[in-house]
Amino acid sequence: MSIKSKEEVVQEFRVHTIQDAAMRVIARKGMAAATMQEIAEEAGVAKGTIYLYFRDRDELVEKTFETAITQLIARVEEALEREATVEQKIRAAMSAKLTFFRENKEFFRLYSSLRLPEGDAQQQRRHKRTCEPQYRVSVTRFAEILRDAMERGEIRRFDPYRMALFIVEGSNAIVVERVMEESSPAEEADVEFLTQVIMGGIRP
Amino acid sequence: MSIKSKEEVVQEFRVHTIQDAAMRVIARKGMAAATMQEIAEEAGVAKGTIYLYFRDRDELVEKTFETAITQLIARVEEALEREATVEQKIRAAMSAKLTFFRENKEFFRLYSSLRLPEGDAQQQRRHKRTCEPQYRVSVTRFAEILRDAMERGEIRRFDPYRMALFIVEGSNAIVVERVMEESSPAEEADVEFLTQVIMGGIRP
DNA sequence: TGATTGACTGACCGCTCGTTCAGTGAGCTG
DNA sequence: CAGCTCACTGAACGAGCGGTCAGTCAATCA
Repeated sequence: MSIKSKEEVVQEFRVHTIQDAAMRVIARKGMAAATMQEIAEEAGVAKGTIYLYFRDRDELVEKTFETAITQLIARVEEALEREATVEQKIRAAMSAKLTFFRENKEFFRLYSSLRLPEGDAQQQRRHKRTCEPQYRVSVTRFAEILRDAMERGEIRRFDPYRMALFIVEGSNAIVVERVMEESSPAEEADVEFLTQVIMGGIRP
Repeated sequence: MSIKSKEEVVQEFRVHTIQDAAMRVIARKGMAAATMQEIAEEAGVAKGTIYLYFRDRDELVEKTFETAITQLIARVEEALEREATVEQKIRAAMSAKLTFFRENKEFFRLYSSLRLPEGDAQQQRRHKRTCEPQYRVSVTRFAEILRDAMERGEIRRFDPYRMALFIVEGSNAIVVERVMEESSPAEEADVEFLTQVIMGGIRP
């Protein structure tokens, strides 16, 4: 509950502007082709200015990713806690995810790019310390929900982590489709589709 | 059934060697960080030699991808045709996929990297003409299987393409896990897991 | 066996990119 | 209002990339 100085506010605004620009450029060009020059132009600042707020390109990408995924995790977490049964939890989580990516279409490209590490051994180690854990956290959290439900006999017994992986990546595919399509079916329709398939499979 | 001249055999061998090297380097460093220099070293040839067999880097990547994914599609297709019921088809397809990626661990990185296009507009158009269709073909093919089964009342009615996407990407997640893990559960266990979840969902 | 070929090589080139830093000027200070 | 501060700028730099091509030499030819 601290009062922010004017400098801090300006600083936060700049950081946010630059991260936002980075996200849009990465969404447009892809991770590898997004240059500092273009990010700077998109943000309306000079290239050098970015280096006042971020040590290097990797840190900019990393922080941008963290800011966004933290929001995503928070939204899903909130949805999970709000509901009681597994089916309700899954429906709410799927809904939260689809809503988040509708409001943050640009984030998806970054989210996808960081799932597999790139570059030399050093970069891969850095990636392992920062981005990967965030992603794993969300899967692991989901796996916990499933494990609890299994113990309560609410759902069938499977390896909960594998189950979580399957569901998270499967629903990501639907998110990709929605981000790419120019017009998608109603959000509730896809939420219902995902919930039905996850819960009951394809058997009639 | 044509007889290959010695030159053709040598040519094919070189092409294969270089593609193989490209796949290994991409698996190690990732798509963006894989350089022509390193691919050349891995193949045991000079950098210039690669340009005798491939117009440029993009063509090398593209052809390497095509060679591998054609094999994957053929194997899955064979599995699909061999079986009669949807459940059998799915089990066989999953088994074929897991086996293929066990035998071609290095391919997975390339396979994942090419799903979302990179670079400027021109590169993205090129990507759309070559890699994406191959990927879509495999999903669409699977969607057809599902549509047929729906019409025969074998499975529930959903949007078949979305269903196919969900299953393909969900099972990809398991493949990633198996490629990354140093020791995975038996292949049949994961095949059974996938088949059960896809067919019956998680409800008890 | 001397001449010819052409697959192969790797030093080199042009270019792009991330990163730096001397310079600028708006705004605060005393 | 003179002087100072410091966030900001963008030209310049160096590293590293994809792509080129003059030169090499083993295999073939006549």
